[in-house]
Amino acid sequence: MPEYSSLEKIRLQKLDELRAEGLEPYPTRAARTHTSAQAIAEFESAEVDGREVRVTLAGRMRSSRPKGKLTFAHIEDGDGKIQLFLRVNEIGEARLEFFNKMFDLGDFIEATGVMMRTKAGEVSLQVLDFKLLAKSVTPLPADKDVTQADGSVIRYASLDDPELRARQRYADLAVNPEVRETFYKRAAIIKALRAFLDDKGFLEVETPILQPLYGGAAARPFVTHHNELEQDMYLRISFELYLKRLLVGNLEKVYEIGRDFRNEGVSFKHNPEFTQLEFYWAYADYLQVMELTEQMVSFTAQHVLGTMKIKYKENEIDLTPPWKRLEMREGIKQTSGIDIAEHKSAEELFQAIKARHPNKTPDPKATRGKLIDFLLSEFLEPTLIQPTFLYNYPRDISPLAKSIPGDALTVERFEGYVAGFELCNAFTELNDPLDQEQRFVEMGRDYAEGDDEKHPLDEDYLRAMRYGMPPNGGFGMGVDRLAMLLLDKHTIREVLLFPALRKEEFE
RNA sequence: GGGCGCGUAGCUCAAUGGCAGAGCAGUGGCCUUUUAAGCCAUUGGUUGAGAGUUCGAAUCUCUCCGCGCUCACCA
Repeated sequence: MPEYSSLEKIRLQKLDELRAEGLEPYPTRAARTHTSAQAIAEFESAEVDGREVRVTLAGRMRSSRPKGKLTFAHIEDGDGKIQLFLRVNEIGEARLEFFNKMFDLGDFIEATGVMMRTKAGEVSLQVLDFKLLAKSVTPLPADKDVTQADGSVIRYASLDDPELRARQRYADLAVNPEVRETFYKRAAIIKALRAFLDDKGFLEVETPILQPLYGGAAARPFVTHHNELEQDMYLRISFELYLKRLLVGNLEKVYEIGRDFRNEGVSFKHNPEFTQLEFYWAYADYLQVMELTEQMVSFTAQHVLGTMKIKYKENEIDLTPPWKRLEMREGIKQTSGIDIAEHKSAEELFQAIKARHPNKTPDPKATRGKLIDFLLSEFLEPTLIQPTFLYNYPRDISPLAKSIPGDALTVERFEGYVAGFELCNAFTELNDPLDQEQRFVEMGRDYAEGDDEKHPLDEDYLRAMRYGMPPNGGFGMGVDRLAMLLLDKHTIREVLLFPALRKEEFE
């Protein structure tokens, strides 16, 4: 049993009083005839010839201004707010007093009446009858904006503790309309991505989330257990290996939008479960994927925001294709002064970095791939504000990508960067089963050396590939990151309804 | 996991070793066209939890819990 606050006790008392009068505080059905926007639109067209517009509205009470024998109140529904106008003339003193006494901010109520316009000009509902639809026992965090004489707005008591907002997203949504807006737009983004890919002939598929082996990315997995099969299962860390099996099965263009799980740290851009988009496209290469990517992202921006020019933090960003293309080696050379091609071993590269940037030294035990990654994130990444495709990556950090013909050390891979962070990752997919097996073995060795985890070898994936996999381009993008970018949100929490938080203890 | 910071009324915040406060909301009252209105009165606290130092702790110390920032991890 919860410990009720004094405010809650008052509301519980009202619940008892309502029931004592034979009124049901949680009736089963509502009888709404119009939304607030519909009622206002209908009134505005009827107003011209003085027709009466009679409606029943339903919504949550957000404000109440009793003024003697009158009460003004606003209710909010899915379309917005609308004012209720209650007067003793229509409903009598007893009913008005009942309304003022028994109804609280946050209650869901229903009101029937005739649309009218107040002296101040606001289209309102002149209430003839009303009833409670659902009593709110816990007061919503009061959210009150007062506009000062100088035009500045003081916001009293809004809900803005980030923990409370995330933990009690229901209250956050109820009180902060801009949060609702964020999630409407997030849904629109995902819809636009689907529409784009469907239109290009991609087939949406669903592959296992519970997997006997995990793969397709380097991340620690969540482990669970299937009782009846008596085996451990993993929550997927990527879709890649399953989607590429489908290419073996002659499906030429497939995509999946779904949840990935990575048992890693949490940060402003990492949540343990996140939404991923991956597609695989037979007979295409990474250059074609690049073009499709810039089309898809700009299409989504245009669709959701009505423009390809967006703002992120202090930057104006133009997503209009074509995006800048920059060879990774060249970009690192320009920003760090180090040409990775001149330092072919980890040792040499480490010395070069140490010589050139003595106060920014990476881990001396890092592999060459990790050192390149260090240079990339330390020097190059922060400069990539306008959309940029970085392309041609070292083979040793890309075990699933295909080498450039004639250059065994470099693979056909690109990452899309916008606003200084990585948005997507794509490559011409490795489809040579023997080469793939070799890479898996190398990868297993890398992990065995230092890290607390080893990557399992996916024999079934290799078997699939041995049947023959068409050459293809593959793509992966964090949808939450895209949402952050398009909606100018600076933490992943702001675009997730229920971000991961530590378990809450209830008394 | 490491470092730094935060946790006070329903919400947002004051009080830095000396009587725990304000605004909003709540409660009671007045008000027939308000714009989350105004006026009068008023309730509300185990200061995240526990221990310690002190004549005295929201304040200083320690442990724990939760969150934030940051680093590490995350091809």
